[in-house]
Amino acid sequence: MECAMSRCPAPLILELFIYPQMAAAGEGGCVGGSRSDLSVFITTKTKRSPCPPQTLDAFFVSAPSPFLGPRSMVSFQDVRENRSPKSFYSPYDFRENGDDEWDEYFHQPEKKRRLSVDQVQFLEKSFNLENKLEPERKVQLAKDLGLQPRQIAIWFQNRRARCKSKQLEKDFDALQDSYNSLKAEYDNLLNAKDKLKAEVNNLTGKLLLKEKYMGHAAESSELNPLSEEPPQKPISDLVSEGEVSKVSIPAFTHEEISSAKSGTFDSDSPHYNDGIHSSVLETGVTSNVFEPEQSDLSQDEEENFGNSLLPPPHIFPKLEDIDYSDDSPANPCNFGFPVEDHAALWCWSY
DNA sequence: TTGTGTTTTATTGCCTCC
DNA sequence: GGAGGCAATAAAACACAA
Repeated sequence: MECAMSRCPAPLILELFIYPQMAAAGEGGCVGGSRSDLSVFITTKTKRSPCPPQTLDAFFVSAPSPFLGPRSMVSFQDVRENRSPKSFYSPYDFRENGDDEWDEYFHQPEKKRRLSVDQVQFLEKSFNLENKLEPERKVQLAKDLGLQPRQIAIWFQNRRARCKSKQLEKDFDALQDSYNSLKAEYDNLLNAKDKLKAEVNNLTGKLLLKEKYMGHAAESSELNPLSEEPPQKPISDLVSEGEVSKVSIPAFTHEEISSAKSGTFDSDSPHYNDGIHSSVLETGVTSNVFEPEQSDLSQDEEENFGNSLLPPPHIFPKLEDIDYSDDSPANPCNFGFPVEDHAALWCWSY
């Protein structure tokens, strides 16, 4: 381990040896340990002396010895018990005591020494009052605690750094909590949105089926004027009256769907013998609505198809993509498709 | 006892303010 | 240009498990 004083360039050491009495002449033997203080005694042009400040500070405080490194710390206990440290004395005193002491003090390993619990408590109290350190306060604290003013300054600096990082941790935690709650809220809204979207799609599918069904019913009644089927409400009315979900939906066989694929319904189908479907479902669409007898759909497609009664998603445009500025704006159910192309909706592109 | 992680003390370089 | 603050970092001191 390097000796504290050995870090000082020789000329500086010599200068320090010349001026120690000036340092001792400071008020109460303590003129503070700031870097500016050094400039009073040391003719150095650099802002920071290459000599460790703790070594230099030692000259400004009435410590037993400026050369003791860690020994220069006066215990807080000593201060409280009014055991005043010995007044400053120069390196020459060591010379007088012989080379052994000289060597001992100059080659003393420089060790950090933690402040005592009392010292730290005292500093904490002071820090809580004011976390910035004015020069006068620094000197006073140094006196009270028997430390170098620079040590006080360093302690406050490190304490401010700790305080700041703790505050950052707190802020981070608060932000994280805030983020988590917002995310949970967002997820809930997303779920609600998905449910609503599914509901809209479901109703849309029912509407289209109903429209298809009614179209064929009208065709049948034209062919069969004796039909006594009462006139149907327009779908738009059903929509506005909220009755869509109550609309009777015909169940189509897969063959019918297949024929729809090709653009024609088989009016000879047994389900259409009188223009009205023989098996009408009331509300709700079950998975057997499109019960295929022989499916050419993949299993997944069948499941999706059967469960939702909806054409595959790529058939229906997304609601937000629908262009209502169509030629027939009165009919919001065509979703931007030309009316004559409705049949094409059923042209699954498998 | 030793290795390892954390805390504390201290240094260094840069920056801002006066 | 000096004083002092701050961030980054080094290194000693300390705590603790294996």
